[in-house]
Amino acid sequence: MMDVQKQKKLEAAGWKIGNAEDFLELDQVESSFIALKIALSQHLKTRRQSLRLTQKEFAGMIHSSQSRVAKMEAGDPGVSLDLLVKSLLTLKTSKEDIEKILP
Amino acid sequence: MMDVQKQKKLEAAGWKIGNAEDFLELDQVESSFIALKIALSQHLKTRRQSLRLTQKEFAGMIHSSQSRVAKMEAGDPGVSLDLLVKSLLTLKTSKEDIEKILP
DNA sequence: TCAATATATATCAAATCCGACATACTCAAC
DNA sequence: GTTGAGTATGTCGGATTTGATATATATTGA
Repeated sequence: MMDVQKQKKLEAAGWKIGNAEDFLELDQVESSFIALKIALSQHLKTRRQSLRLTQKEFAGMIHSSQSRVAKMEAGDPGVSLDLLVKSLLTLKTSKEDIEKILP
Repeated sequence: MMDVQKQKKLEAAGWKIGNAEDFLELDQVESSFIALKIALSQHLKTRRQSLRLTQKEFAGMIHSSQSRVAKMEAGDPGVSLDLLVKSLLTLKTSKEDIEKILP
């Protein structure tokens, strides 16, 4: 395991083999992930408002509650990406829109 | 609530007001969501293989287990979008790649 | 100012997702 | 056909996320 060819593949993908602590990479993944969720939540709020829906009305559309919608839009860490994406799909956010959102 | 202006906004977004059962829309969201997860899981498998990583090795990189990686790649419904996206970020999947993946 | 409406925040039990483990299946290499 | 590495599948207790509820804090319009 971990032969030279594999090392080269991973290095090509941006990994430093053997000399970088992986928790640093984890932090990188974690912060990218948080940035993604924030971007999606901001777009969600903007889109809901442009449709002139209240949080309560939108909550009904996704069979959730007003408080959870508020948490979504606030970027609350206790909200899953699943719920955010399902919400955007419910508001028929287009693939093109999503591509513009990605940080 | 539900004034004419709001109806027009929702209709512009693809919603039929008052005559479509919302569970039909939910099914649409749900199936789109599943399609998205499947697409991501397939890409994850392809990318891991191209890096010549075993499921066990990759599991170590994301501090998870071989069985969970197998479930991710199999499109198991009990795997969250969060875990899938974090996995792709760990493998440094680019924004451009993600845009190509989106169904 | 003052209601009414909208949004934010806190809490909770139930549902879902997690890593871990055990074990079974697949398939090369020998 | 045996062995061993890689992958798939099932289960489980613990952790996280859920919708719901209550309540506090804006925000809006008369």
